[in-house]
Amino acid sequence: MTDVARAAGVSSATVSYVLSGKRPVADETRQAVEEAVRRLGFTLNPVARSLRTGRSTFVALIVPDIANPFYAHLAGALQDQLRAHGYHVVVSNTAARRETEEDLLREVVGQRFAGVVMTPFRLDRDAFKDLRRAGVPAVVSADVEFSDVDLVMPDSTAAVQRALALLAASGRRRVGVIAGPEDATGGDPRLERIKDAAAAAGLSIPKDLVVPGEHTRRAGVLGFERLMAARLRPDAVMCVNDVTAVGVMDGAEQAGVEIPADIAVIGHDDIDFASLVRPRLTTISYPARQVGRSAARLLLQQMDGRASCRVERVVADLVVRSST
Amino acid sequence: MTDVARAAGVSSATVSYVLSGKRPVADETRQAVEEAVRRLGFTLNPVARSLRTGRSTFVALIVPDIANPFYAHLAGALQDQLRAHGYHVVVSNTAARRETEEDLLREVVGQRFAGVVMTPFRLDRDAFKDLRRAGVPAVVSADVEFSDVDLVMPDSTAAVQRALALLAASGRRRVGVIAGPEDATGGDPRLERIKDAAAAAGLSIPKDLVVPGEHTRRAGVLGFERLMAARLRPDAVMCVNDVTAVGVMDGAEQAGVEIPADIAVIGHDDIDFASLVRPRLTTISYPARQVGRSAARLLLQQMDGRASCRVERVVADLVVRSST
DNA sequence: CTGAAAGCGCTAACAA
DNA sequence: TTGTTAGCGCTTTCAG
Repeated sequence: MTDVARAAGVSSATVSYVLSGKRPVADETRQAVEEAVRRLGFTLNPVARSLRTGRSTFVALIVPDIANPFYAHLAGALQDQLRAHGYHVVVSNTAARRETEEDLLREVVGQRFAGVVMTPFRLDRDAFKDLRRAGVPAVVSADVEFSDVDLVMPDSTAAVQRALALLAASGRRRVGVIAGPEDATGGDPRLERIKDAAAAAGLSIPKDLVVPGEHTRRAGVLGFERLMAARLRPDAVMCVNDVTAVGVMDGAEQAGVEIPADIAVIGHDDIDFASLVRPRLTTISYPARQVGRSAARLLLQQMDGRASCRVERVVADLVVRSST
Repeated sequence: MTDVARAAGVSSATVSYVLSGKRPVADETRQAVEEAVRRLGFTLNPVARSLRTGRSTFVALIVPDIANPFYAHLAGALQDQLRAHGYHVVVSNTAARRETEEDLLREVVGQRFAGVVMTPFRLDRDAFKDLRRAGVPAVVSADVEFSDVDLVMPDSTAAVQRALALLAASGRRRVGVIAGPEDATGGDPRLERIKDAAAAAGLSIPKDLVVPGEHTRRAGVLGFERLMAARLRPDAVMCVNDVTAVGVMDGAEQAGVEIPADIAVIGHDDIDFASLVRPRLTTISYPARQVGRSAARLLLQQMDGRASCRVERVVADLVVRSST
């Protein structure tokens, strides 16, 4: 920048002001500076700027696994939104491991990120305290509330009720659930909603038909095997997400169990997969890109100084296909 | 850091050396510093360090669409590898638009990224010249060579030959291709390999059965419609990747065309989808995570100073399932 | 084994 | 309308 200043015959402050437009500059001077900038191919050094202003342009996105289509779409939408505001998205995977979650969150502070969007699984509810004390904007996308952060969560009560009502109406009686991990933060709200809706629909969910899992395809396969080993087998399965539902389908195929004849399967998220598998998966749609946009909005507001602790709900809805 | 120095009764230089281990420090001094660091909860400011050293810890990953499972897996693997070396991965989508590709590449230089991994589509072959002149390590993942960068590309000649031989052996005669865009940089090597292999297998690929597309699911649907409108319909389709192959399957279903009875379909990449759709997709596997690891290796070598222009090939292989 | 001090490139008072 | 200057927090000579 000193070079540009010299070349244009002005001070470096003036160059800075021309570039930022933060104070009026005489046309003539501006021209000279712009000319010099062009001639020298100068670009601002964002590192120096960050050091000076204390503001970074990097936002962390911390998710269990970016290869899960739900998070990949969320990441895409977040990136689209934030890029338009000059921010960059840094992606990290936790594999849903608590230690990794903690490490990465510490890193957000250590690296002076401008903000963070996270889907925590096993983090303490007040794990964001330090972060917020350090003044780092944060948004959580989860089914569970965490202290001191903005939240994006599904509004899925009605959809789950419709799902269970559908199962009841089609003559199903015993519903199994491939749930989330037992040690997840804040329990398992999706499971609770399912239980409530089942009760309302007059369906039973026996304890031994609720099997915990890691939100993975493999968890779906294993879960299905456990369901088949139950004293009384279920005639329907609700899955914590579509990836596990696909695992359940894998398991059913291996076991020669017919969907939906022998057993109905319902997923959650409506990722691309859902309409591709056969039978097509009935699922509770939870639009990942919209979640990403909401998270971006909340985060941008915080970064702009509105220090709120708000909750934004994204409506989930039942999509009926042929697995029920 | 000054605070820590004061608290420990040493100079800030000593604090720096304790933290970096770049020169021996008396045990007593070290203890005092570490104690002070702990008490004050001090962490190094990476921005200041970057400014001083001129080295950033951010690596850009520039891909058409992170929501495409291939790139999502690539991103996951890249992130895993680079994180172990203290780097962060910044993801950006180009939507395969040339202008966006150029913008993002300029930004890599402007933002002083430590390196870049990119899948370009419409970029000039020498678009990396500026970048390399600026000394930014770069790795391209593509089927095409670009000047002045390391490359990760598929070694798929044998696999494509096997694919076409398989089609010939199962009595197919007229092969259609859903190819890449016509204005892609360096033409369409996948198409060329298919043509060569078809000739070797004694199969014809009429000009009107080669339809260009954008590597998207939609391109698969549209491409299939065009193939069905041809004078003489194909009895097999090779697709530029699995996402388009899924689009072809969508199209076939809508048109009431049976796979594989009426037409065989072969994809490329072997993403998760491939084994999930029905019929299961025969495809040329190209392991995204391995591509990510290779890219990481090449990039790390460059960032360590080995200024090579190397090509690393990842072996692709035919996976035969039920769509052929 | 340790300290003093320069300086990375920028921004934002403050002064003119 | 413009310039001078301090300093963001760190690393790294150079000197002791």
